[in-house]
Amino acid sequence: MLDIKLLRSDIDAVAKQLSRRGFELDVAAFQSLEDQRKTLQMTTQELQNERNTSSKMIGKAKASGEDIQPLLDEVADLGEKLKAGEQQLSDLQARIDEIVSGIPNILNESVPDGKSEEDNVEIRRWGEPASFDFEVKDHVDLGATNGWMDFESATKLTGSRFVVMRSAMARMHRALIQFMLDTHTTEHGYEEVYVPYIVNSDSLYGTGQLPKFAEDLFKLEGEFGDKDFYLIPTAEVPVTNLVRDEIVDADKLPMQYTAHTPCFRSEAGSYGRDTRGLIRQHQFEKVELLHFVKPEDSDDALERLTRHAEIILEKLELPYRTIVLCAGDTGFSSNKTYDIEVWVPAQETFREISSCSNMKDFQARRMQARFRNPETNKTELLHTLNGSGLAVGRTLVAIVENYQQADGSIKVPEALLPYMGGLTELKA
RNA sequence: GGAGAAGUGGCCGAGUGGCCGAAGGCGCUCCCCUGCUAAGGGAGUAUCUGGUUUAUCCCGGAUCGAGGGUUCGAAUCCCUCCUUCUCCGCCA
Repeated sequence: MLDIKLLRSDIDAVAKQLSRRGFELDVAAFQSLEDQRKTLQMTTQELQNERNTSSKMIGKAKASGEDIQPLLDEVADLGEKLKAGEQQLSDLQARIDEIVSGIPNILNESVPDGKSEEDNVEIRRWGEPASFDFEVKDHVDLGATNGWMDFESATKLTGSRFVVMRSAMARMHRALIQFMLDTHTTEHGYEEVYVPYIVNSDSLYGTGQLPKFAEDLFKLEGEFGDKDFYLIPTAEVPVTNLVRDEIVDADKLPMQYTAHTPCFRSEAGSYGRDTRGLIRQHQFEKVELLHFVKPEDSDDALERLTRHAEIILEKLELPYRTIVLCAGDTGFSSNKTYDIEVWVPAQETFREISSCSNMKDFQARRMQARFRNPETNKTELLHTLNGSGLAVGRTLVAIVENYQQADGSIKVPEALLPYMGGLTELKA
């Protein structure tokens, strides 16, 4: 959520900024609602003030034994007027909130112009795609060996876009998770957290999945008190919400968290896309990286976080490139996003394996996630960042395809050897 | 799942209809005293938000787990929900 004060004071500049995204802000509508709000709020608060002072006088009069009836008569119709005013005001506030919460984040100056993913800009590349002296197979064909990746069984158990993994493949999948978590905790200074995979709607609102992106989520049926429950689409939701409604000590900053969770996405609207294999699943594992930092540190933090994700690929010796998303392709809550794309030999292309974003104070404002600035002794909003470090299923795809051998067996990357119990290759 | 108790500021804890955004204590910040340490004295110390300035100051509003209700007036009374604790049951 943007700062409503910014919208009040400098809406034209905001509108101009947002037009880079292709987002059209209805300035006139906002301003007319704001004008109404201002007058209505002032008159309502005046009425509240009147009621409060009258009530105090009644209290005093009663204490000193005076007749309070004249005072009561005075405020007789105040209650109704006040109630009506408060109702109108809260309706108006709700309409303004709806508009404001539908406005995407301001973009970083360094974000390139552009409309779609075509306009994203590659900023660096690492590694050389291996050349094969045999015809490469994709991970689905390779995964069919020994039933390593069993999509048919998953379809029977559940439906499309799920997978069953067996034996050495299941182990390598698990090894990847351990390897990523260990690297981030021991080499990059992250604290590991374990979090719920089911969250309430407040948490999803805090990170911005709700109200706009409900169709991407799996919602649980049943009665759970007065809140709706959802499966998490990413660890970003539970981990970022750790600081919701908190005022953290400045000396605890920056905070760096990593968490492994399954992620559940309904993938509504992506029918027909990536239907083959492991690329786009309803359930997948991800190791997530999160930073909570002071405002002045967030630009640097994004660079560091992105590097932490890249290093995983370098250790696994998987070629990748890093791109910065253009204005039109940058996500709703993000100020700036880097995507890391790994080389996928069978498709002869780079595929997204991590997305690292600086949300600035956009999520923090919604969540009231703050810290106390020791210099001013005032509370300020944190800046939040997150990125995948990495998506485990897609990393597995990259390993299977990049490390394939002529006979269909798969070499184990050196970095994973300590986690594979002596296994050096997945034998066909 | 059953029975009971409780949810108040950074923490502990008082407050059962008005003078309560809230006693007292701890913690923290600043000042004074002090050879060092320890102790002592004084002042300050919740959040969100409107108006005005837009750095303060000032004048308002809201918030005592959440949401409703009663009342001129609710931390306090009523209802619903959530959470925590104790006991019993069940259980990985």
